[in-house]
Amino acid sequence: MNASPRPDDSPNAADPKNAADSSGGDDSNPNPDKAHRHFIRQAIDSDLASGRFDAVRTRFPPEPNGYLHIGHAKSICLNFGLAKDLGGTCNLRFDDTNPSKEDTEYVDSIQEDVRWLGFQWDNLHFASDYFEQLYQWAEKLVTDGHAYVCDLTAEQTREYRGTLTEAGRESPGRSNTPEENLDLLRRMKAGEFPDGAKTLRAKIDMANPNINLRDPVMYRIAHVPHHRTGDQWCIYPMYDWAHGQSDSIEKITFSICTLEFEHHRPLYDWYCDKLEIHHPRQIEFARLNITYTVMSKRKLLQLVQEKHVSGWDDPRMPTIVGLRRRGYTPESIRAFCADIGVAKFNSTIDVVRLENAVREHLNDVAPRRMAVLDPVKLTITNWDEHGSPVEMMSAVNNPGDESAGSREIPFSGSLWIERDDFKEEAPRKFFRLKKGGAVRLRAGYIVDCHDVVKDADGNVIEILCTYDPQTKSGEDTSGRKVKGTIHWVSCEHAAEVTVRNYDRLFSVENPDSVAEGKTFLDHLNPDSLSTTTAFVEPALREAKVGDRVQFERLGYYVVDQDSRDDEMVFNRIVGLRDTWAKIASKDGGGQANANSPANAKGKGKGQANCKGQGNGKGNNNDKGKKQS
RNA sequence: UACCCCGUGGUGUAAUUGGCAACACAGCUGGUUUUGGUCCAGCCAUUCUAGGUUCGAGUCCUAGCGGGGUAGCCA
Repeated sequence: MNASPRPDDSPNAADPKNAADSSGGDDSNPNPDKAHRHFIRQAIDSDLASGRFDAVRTRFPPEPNGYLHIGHAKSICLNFGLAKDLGGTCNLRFDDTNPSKEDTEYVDSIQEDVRWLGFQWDNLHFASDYFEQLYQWAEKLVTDGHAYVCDLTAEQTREYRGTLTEAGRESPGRSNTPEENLDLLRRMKAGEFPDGAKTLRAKIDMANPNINLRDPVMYRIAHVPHHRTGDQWCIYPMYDWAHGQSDSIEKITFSICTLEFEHHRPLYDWYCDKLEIHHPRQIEFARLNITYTVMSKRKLLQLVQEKHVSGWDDPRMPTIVGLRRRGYTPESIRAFCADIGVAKFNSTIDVVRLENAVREHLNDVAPRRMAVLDPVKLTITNWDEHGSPVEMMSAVNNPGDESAGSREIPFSGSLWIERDDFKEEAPRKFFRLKKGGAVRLRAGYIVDCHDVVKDADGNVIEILCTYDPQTKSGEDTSGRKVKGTIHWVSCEHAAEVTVRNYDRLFSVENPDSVAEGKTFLDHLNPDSLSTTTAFVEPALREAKVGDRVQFERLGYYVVDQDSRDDEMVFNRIVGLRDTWAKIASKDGGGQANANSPANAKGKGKGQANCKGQGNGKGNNNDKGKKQS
């Protein structure tokens, strides 16, 4: 039951008030007693207080059959976080009991993802390391009359199991003697039988209303090489037979998993009881669902295999590698996981909370830069008066953080500005540039627009302005006030880069909710990626892969790994909050900028209304996919 | 229609375990601002329903309603 004696020198270790709460790394919580303790934390505190356990040992147990996603991040933060907060340990264990689906590719990526998220496991284990011990225990169960070898085919097994409303029937093998079963089991192990010919089953209760207890299969025969044990084994343990026992071997105290395993708990307990081994407590929580995405490994795999995305690390994927490439920071993902809480209620988190988490972090740390995604030329017709063709302007890197310093940006008489930022005839509340109006060029001068040049089709191709020499940013002696400030880049000095503006992968809140004959793929958002060429300020030439910046007034961007010296690629991580888009779409039916090709801030589709469809609470059609 | 779990603002999570329903996000108002960003202030709930216990119920009891899960030799 317990692994080590209770530390007498810390009598209050189990007292909630004394347990250090270092979640998020702040020990400065002004009122630790008030800190929220989710139900798992409460259960742990209670078990520690009662002496049921004397330490916190958790584990994160992924199956290496796919890439980790944001749902796993919730579990990782929970398991590693609990261990950290309570001075315990957390192992990384690969649940590699089904060699036909698993691969070392996933073993490697999972470790990388856990580390990237900022966690370090105490021990690295594989369920396959325990195969011999598991087998010895199986022989013990057989000898004790608690398990038997069954000859039923897979189909027969299903028939014999009964249904949700009817009891099952007993397998003929149930009446074998322990001696017969032992002999059969050894021959199974020795490879005497073909795949599927026999199984080892626990002898429990074919009439139990909990189907998991109707003589569950412990071993199946599969002559399949294992990525770690090679061809050493031809029988492989089932999840229920491997998982709890692996927990027990590692002296795990709290085996935290997702809700689908709730009705496996009686079986988990049964094995530990019959074996009389260290008995961890299994506690289940609700897995994470997020709007506008899917979370099942099967569906993510399908998206990859059918090339709806560029790979597991496509920036639109909810995978950890995808989020990383998208530009999300580990800090923001951890903050998100802390923010959403832990409970048993099957909920769906609004994706804006994830977006908000990364915005919040990047607002603090991302240096500001100027970039024009949908350019139109602005010419300063009186620039001659300035005397020199180029003037270096100083711009702060982060208005909220003085220590971030400033940089120099070349200003000239020929600039690119955002097409959205100009209108010949502007609506009442439009306070950017209009004909006859004035606007401040960020970190530059105030300009007055006096004319425009159009092409044959009537499109504005050049905006003609005069600048006001008295209004230089930081040295303004004019006393003029203008409502708008817009960003710009000097034509001559601009760097040309590729920008990938990512939007949500799906166009509906719950892609899993589909009409007859449709699949989640029918909900793919056709506009989830728009690529454009943009002009950016020269300072950006020095940005390295992985660097994150804020394109002022647009959003946060990261330098993608596809970048080369002669062609940089920026991924949009998330747009800035866009109050103007709201105003514009409210009065005037979105005339302001809803149809800009660059659609720099992702306004418009899908974003505005997260209510209405879907019935709100917990609708998740995905059947039991493990994520803990 | 078997068994298990869950129902607190638009969305999530709390409520000192029976004592003034709180926090965050979203939304709406307004303010500051050389980013329509950030920041600041304000507004936004008959705790699924009906009974019951109690001085007092989101919390306990009963019934109902609603949602989710479970019939792999997957995890």
